Amino acid sequence: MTPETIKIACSNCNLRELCMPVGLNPSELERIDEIVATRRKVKRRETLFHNGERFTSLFAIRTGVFKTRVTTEDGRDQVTGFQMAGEIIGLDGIVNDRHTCDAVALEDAEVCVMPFERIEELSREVTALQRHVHQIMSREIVREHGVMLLLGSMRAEERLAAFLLNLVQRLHARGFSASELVLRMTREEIGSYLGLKLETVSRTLSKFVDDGIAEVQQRHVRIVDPDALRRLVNSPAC
Amino acid sequence: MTPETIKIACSNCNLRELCMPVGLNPSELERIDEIVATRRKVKRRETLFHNGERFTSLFAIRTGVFKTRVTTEDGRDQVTGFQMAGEIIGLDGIVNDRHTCDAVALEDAEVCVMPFERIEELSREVTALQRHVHQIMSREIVREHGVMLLLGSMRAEERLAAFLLNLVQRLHARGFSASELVLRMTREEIGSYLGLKLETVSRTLSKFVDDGIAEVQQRHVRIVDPDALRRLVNSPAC
DNA sequence: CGCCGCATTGACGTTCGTCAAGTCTAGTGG
DNA sequence: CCACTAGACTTGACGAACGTCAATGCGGCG
Repeated sequence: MTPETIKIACSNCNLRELCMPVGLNPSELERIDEIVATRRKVKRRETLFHNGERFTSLFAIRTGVFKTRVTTEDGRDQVTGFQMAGEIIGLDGIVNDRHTCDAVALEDAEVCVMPFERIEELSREVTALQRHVHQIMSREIVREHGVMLLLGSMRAEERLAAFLLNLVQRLHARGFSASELVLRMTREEIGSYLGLKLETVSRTLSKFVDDGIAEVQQRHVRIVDPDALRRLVNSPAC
Repeated sequence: MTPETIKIACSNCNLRELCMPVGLNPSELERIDEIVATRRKVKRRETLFHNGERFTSLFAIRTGVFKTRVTTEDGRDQVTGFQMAGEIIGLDGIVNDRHTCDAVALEDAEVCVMPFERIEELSREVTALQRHVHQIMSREIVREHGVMLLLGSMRAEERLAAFLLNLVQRLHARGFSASELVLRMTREEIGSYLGLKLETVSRTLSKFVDDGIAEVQQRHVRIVDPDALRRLVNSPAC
């Protein structure tokens, strides 16, 4: 509730190439540092922002994993994504000046707070930043197209295979193993994201184990046969 | 194949308030006119752009309805949206300089071609335009969140109810009837968008007719009891 | 040590997909 | 002008995939 705030610079942040544009000259780099107003720590299960809250800033994740979810009046909710280090959240708030989803930390996390007014100001002057902002938003749109494809036309096995491949690929890009991962989310949260019930997620994971595709111990997953997963994702639904 | 091109101005376009920012001063308005390079006509079933094509421009729809769709290697495809007058398409292309989906005209259509470089240039100078571009992209992200909720947690009836309400609301905002509409897409296209098979779409429409919620004659739909549709969308899935 | 949340597994039910037959409509050509 | 055709739509019977409900297991934390 009382966010710890520390003033720090992007220019020597090791996540810079993940969340900031590359190829800036020194004077531009200096200006970029102005973007991050503060940092903020978020504890497991706490929300970074929630539906209806006034939008002021985008957030760059430094550590930890978040989920975003939308909710209907009658209490159903849908996980719309899982975000990790270097990724930007809060884009949903721009259009109406209010957030339209919740962002919940799945483990203790820390984010950089980037006031959107400052981003807009600076991106009028630094074209690389302007381009970068556009790309981040476009990337999110393309990602969601992929999720729509998954939800609209894949069966449970394919959905879970795509999910695991995507997760492990993003972790690998951050220096983690290309075959092992620790799920930061529950079966229910995975199910919500994939449009499945938690029992179906559990059963499908068990099937992967039976088929020798993966090893699963609670939240620890080892992908034994990544090609089999890839084949699942790309094969006609038969 | 040979796009007709005509040079025309936004400043006196009757769709301006739909696709351009409001509250510009005269000199800004004049500059905005520079954005639209040309117009382009697209015949029914022809594509405005397609997956893999180099991205250069966004398109503002003047007349006609489009669908956008993504495709997998094995030939499955998913309709990701239906777009109509005043809406902007092509945002998916920004991130990788290539389009990642196809845009197909469902009826003869005309669009304004807006070279993205020009948009970026101008939005560095006209802050209302910068803000507008951000809002358009954010709005698309929020829309897709809604589709994910629909695909991930609604049953067939709810999906179709939400779809019809959304369509009629957008048409109403454009001066058409609030209760009658002509579907420009086939049952199969609706099904693809909603993650259903065409038979299910057809059956569910028939059920709406039986229940006195709507009248359906091929592509002509009259919503008799919009509240019943709203109740369907917002009711717990029981 | 015991509790609680999370996960697994089984039995059964529902919804939607599949397959197939048949209808309607608009467009085409004689 | 009308017969013909192709594509879109409807409807039924059946089956598969996934959801629901319930019992049980497991592990981490106080």
